[in-house]
Amino acid sequence: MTEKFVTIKDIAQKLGISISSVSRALHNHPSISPKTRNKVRSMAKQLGYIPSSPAISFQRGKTGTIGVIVPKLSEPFFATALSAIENTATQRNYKILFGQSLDTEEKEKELVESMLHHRVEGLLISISKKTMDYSHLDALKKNHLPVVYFDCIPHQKNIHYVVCDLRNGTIEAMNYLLRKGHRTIGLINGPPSLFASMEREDGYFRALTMKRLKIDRSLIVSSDLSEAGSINAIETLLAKKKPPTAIITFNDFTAIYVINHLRKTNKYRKELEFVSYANMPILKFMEYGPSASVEQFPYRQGEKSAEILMDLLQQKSVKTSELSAFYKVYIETQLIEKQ
Amino acid sequence: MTEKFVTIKDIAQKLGISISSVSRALHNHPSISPKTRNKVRSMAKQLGYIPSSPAISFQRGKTGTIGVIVPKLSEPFFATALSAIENTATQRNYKILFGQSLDTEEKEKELVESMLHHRVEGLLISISKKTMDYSHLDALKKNHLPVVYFDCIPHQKNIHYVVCDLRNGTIEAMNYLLRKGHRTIGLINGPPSLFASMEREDGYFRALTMKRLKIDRSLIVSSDLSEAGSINAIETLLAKKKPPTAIITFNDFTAIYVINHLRKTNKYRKELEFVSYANMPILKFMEYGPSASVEQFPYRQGEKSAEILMDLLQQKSVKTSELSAFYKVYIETQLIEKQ
DNA sequence: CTAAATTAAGCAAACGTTTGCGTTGAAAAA
DNA sequence: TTTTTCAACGCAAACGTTTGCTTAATTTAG
Repeated sequence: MTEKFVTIKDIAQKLGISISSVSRALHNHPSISPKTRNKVRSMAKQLGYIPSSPAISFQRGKTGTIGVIVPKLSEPFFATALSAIENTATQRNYKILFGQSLDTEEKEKELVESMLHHRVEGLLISISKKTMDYSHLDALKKNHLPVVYFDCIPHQKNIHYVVCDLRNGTIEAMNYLLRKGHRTIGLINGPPSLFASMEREDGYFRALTMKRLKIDRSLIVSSDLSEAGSINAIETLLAKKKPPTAIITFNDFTAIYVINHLRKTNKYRKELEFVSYANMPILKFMEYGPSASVEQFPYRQGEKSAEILMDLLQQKSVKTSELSAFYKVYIETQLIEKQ
Repeated sequence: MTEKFVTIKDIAQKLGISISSVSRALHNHPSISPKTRNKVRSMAKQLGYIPSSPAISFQRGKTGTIGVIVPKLSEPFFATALSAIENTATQRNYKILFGQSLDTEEKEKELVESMLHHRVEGLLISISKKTMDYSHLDALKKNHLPVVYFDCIPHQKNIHYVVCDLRNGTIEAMNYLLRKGHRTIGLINGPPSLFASMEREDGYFRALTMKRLKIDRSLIVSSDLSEAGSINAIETLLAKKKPPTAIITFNDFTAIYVINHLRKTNKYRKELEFVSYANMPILKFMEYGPSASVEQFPYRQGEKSAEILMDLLQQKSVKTSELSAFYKVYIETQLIEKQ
């Protein structure tokens, strides 16, 4: 019936010494004699003492936890990123309080608030695609809570963030296709509101501009990233008088949806080449898939954001306080060609 | 410079009332007049008051958090399960403290200890494949902490757990192959120490026994689940004088590794049929893959374990205390055939 | 008009730990 | 011997909140 947890008070009582001595003994404080220290330690073990983090957090005003908010953990990108974050944070003795916004602004707000309640010392957020109102994020600034955004970042100045350099990644993808002789390249992009879509589009234009090729805006179509939406997009592209000979798709799944659709409707041609983003490990085992994919290194992104947050936390405790600058990290992508 | 958080004490001072009145006002306690309640509420809003969960947790002895420990979040199964757990827990106003053991016993022990420190009210664990010593898990019992194991469960009596009914799933898979006329069926299993391996083997035997077919133990080979290990396994099977005409593999990736290898070495034959486990969504887009896969419903597993834990927490607070029984839930699998 | 009941609020303890400062006794210095 | 130092430990406050009990003021009953 160990219904209640053992406290240092219990230890002190058993040993007939003060609780402060117990506390100090457990922390190897110099002003405690080795003899009592050992007595305390063995008694603590014997009674099964487990320090109470809530009490310690409360008394020291530090919880030793950071919050992580992502849209959906079932997306492999976020799973891998969170995995990296947990590894990094654990190394520095921070614990992770985790929540997913399910891509809704409402849940995101609730989560932010809840994290604030829990007094996380810092926050790592990949914001919901539907978040338009940033008031809950501003609240974080008011409370001087270090926040690092990653992957999906708000459209704001003066924030720390880690993102993939999708613009360069797209340029790389374009150059790959251009090198292979393609001159009419389609882009099945995501929802226009997404930062990630804008970056892709930007890279797309830049690549063409750099090669002094002319730009046909109708070669860019937007998909909601569902299977049906992707099929719509490809049909639009192929219905053009001069259809593309190569297509860049928003992610691996889009490419696969599209290719599968073409094969089922007998419109598949080997010459139509695809390049996508994400580079899922299984890709290299697929007979009909994109011929290259832009690796975004989700692990590195998670790791880097966590490291930055750890830095900020340290700075804060060292009281360098006044914001030196804002971290704006672009993780370089890598175009992975099949085989 | 809101360097410090606003407390109810600050509100009380500003309003010239006692902190207890502020506390009660914020909780709609009946013995506070509507007038002061409103004054308190608006002052709280004005000052940007954010209740301190650490303080509340400390004072009430309840943290409102549950711990979740999984081997590796980058495995899609666990990512989906954790996603479900978070959804379920959030609905009941519990927060998630998350950690991964990376399949090492040492980290698992550290995590359990850390969760204990943090006074999580309950724990959801999928144990590391390398965990042999259960002393840290026994410690949880001593502290009367409700624990629900899922997927990877320790070999112990008197625990709550949720697992996939892999035995029946395997029987289903076997029947599928037997119906299609196969009589020599191989099984590329995982490490023998795994509960999941034992269940598969058991189902394999049962299916044959039920049909009164004779058993050839050499048709079962074990793989470490790496690509190389899987290739080894298939070579062993195919080197037999009477090689199998169908093979069940531990998971989708094993099947894909193997099929890929056969194709590259020109040993691939269409007649050699594969059935695997996990049913990754991308499977249905693969030209060369298993013809069926055992869906394990990771979301349901996570959800169910979380629900059980919530039940246990409620029981505990209602003081039904004395363990009524142990939850032993088997989630039924479903054989998903391609197309 | 007094006594009892009710309303609205305040006081203070408790939760477990840390930590600055004070106290004691003994050893070292004078 | 007296004073000083120092080692070893205790006291008590503080962290933010909740809550049982008390108190004061007001209303109602008798």
